[in-house]
Amino acid sequence: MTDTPHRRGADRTEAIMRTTLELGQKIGYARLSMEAVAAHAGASKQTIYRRWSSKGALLLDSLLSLNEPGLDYPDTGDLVADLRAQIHAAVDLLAGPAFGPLFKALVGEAQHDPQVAAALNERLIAPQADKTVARLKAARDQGQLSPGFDLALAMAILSGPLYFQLLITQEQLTHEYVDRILDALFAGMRPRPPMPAAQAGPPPTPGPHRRARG
Amino acid sequence: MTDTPHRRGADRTEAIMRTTLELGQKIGYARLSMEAVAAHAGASKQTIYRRWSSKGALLLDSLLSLNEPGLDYPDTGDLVADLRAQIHAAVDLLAGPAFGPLFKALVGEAQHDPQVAAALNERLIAPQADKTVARLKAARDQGQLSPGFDLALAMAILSGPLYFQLLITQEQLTHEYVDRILDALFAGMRPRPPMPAAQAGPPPTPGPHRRARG
Amino acid sequence: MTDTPHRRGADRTEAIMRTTLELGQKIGYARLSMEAVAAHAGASKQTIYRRWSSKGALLLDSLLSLNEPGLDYPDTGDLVADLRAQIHAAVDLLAGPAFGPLFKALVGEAQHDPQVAAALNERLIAPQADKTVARLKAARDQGQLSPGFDLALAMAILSGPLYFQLLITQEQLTHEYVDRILDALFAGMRPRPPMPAAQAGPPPTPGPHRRARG
Amino acid sequence: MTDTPHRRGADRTEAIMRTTLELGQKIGYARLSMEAVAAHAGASKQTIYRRWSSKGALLLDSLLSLNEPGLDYPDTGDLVADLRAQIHAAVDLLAGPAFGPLFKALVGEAQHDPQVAAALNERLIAPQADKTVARLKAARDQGQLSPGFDLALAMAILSGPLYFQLLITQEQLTHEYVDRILDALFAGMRPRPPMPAAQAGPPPTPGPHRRARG
DNA sequence: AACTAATCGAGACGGTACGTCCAGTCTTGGA
DNA sequence: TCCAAGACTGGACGTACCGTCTCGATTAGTT
Repeated sequence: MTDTPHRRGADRTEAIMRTTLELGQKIGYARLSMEAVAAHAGASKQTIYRRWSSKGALLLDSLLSLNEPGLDYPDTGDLVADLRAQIHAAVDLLAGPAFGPLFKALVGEAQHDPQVAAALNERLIAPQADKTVARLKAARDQGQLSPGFDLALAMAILSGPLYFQLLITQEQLTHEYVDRILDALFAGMRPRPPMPAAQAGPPPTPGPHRRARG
Repeated sequence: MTDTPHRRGADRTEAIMRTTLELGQKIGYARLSMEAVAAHAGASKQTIYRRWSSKGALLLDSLLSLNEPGLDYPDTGDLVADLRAQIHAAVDLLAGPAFGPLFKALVGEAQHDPQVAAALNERLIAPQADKTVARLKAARDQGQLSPGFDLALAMAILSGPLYFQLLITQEQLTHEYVDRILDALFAGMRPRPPMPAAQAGPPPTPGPHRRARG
Repeated sequence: MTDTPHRRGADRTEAIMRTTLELGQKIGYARLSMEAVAAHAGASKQTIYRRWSSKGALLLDSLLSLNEPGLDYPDTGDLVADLRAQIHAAVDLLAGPAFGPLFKALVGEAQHDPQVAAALNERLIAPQADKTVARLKAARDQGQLSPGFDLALAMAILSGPLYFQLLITQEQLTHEYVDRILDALFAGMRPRPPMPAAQAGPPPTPGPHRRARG
Repeated sequence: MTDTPHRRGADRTEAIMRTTLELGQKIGYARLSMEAVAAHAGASKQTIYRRWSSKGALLLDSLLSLNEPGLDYPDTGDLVADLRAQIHAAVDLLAGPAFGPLFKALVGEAQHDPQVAAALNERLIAPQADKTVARLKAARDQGQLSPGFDLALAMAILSGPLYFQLLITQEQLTHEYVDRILDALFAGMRPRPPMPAAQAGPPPTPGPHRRARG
């Protein structure tokens, strides 16, 4: 029988997360209450609290349920192209209509809930960062980057401006913006064995969307 | 008469903001309620709502009242040293015990309150960013940076990693971390007319605290 | 000059009472606040509190300002006809759209404000009752009522059922109801020198609207 | 298990009504707030509002909980004696220290809350009035009253003066006053086949407490 | 087939805070 | 000197959720 009024276990878990996403998208994740999720999911509050200790925990699980596979890095041999492809994909997700508001709400929760902050890092941020670091490491191993290159620092430098744009200035995150950052950074990051010296800022190397502003 | 029990206007404004800071520091800004601020400030809720439309607005004004003068940039002629000095100061503030938790709470609010987000940008982020941009512009005007150098982008690249550390990974923000970022970036940003060619990543030029990690 | 923005004394008093009546009629006397009266009258709250110590006091004065002359008794020699005429007039006022709601609100206030209760009695109830008593006394003096007739008691018996209808059952007060009460009462109250014996209840004497119900 | 900290339903209902009575008696029903009842009853406001939509509704239920059985009429065969007994009992209740202030407050509420007015009539006034009417009807059926006697009207005439005294003049309601009214009225109401003719007003027949005043 | 244990929805409960309204007092500045 | 305008504290309003807690009904997995 599949039409029993309330089924058990995983059934309920999934229904609650789906309701969280739908309702959050409709009314905003800030206005979303455990009460409302319970009512709309046809679940009791007890059932929700059995599984998630806070709204943040529920949001995080709901968000992760959207993106089980994660974003994978290509390795075409061209580091900059690979990073660009991956960051474009990440930006499409983070700044997209489904994921974006939820992610921002989650970061908001993380600012006053250490448990959410920790879980957010462990389950969403770190896995993605690890992939970037792995790709950079491959490049370093192949001599495309100097041996002393600080991979984690590079990752932070690549990611930071995006989060700044997303969380602080709250302007739209575009591929063009990503490209400008990559162009600016790789003038400095790239080793320059043959070339005389890469120009700083927007380097002469033509990026697809590069345009100076300052 | 100056000793009336409640003098008007500015008096109450200041008392409420002071209470917000004290109480927020004691119990945490997330647990801080308008109700509690009113009670501890000896003010009525009406008086608070007359001035601030939301907790976020109150937090922002309270935070700004801590830092009326703002941080000013030196201009010693040495761009990197000047940026380092200013960013150290900014980090001391942002990651310090008084300002830090409040600022994080405010960014949290900004994630679900567009008014707070806008005010945060206009009144806290932009003024500071403008100073960085001005210092960079002076350097560019003096030929220390290439003419096409994108000042706003550079500002985002300099700031981004710090906010990433503060808001996402929530690790401690140290001077040493700032130095590593500056070292890594300025290998690429700096124009290199005289120098042979700065190596990317952690450049060979010894920065004060540089240490590889990846 | 008559168009100064705020004139003094009696001017203000009258404006405030007029506003009380208008606003009370529009939104109901229960929902009427001192605040609203002040705002609509273009007066400050201070000015209102200077003249009236409570909403009840203001209501009472406003009500009395409607009815300065009061209701006067005719004395045509026919007691029952005179009482009927006067009570009809009183009922028209008390149950009318202008006076009625205000009077009911005032009685409501009187139930928890002894000052209002006292003022209501002294300034509204007693003066009217006195006229009824005076008319009854004239009748007694002329031998139309027995010498031991208790005038005040008769007044209470005549009035009581009307207030019961107005305040408790809240049904419509009609002339017909007044007549039925008078008919029933005067079968007992009237002395019967010549007649053999007046029938009790609805007496046989034809009243204009008499009709049995029980 | 019967000792759970808060058992359900009726428990809370009763505790809240008891608190309403106690607190109302102590501080006055006008000054009684839902807030205070909740606090003193150890209940949340929600719990109160779940059961009663307004202070008036709560007052009415609390009052009725004082008087579950109601007042019953004797039928000794002597109509006047029975009415007197019953009205004495009613007056003892209405003008007594427990019931009186509460009843007056309730009538006050009824003046601006039609729901309270309706409930007051249905649940308190009408049941009692019905008993009076029933007793009068028995008397009429036995020929003690004329066949055309209007029972409902008589009830209003009997009750009205008491409510007038209680609500308007706010003087003390005594058995003596009740007796004077009954004496005055029954001179007219009573059929007088055998008797010579009852005098109106205070009839010559000596009632137990009769005394002229006018 | 009946029993047991787990799980569910429903929703009552004490609480805390919300944002609003009004009471009654006080201050300021203009007429 | 009187006024309007309106700021101020304080208290209550009625509502929304929180997280905890019964309560029966339903279901699975034993016996």
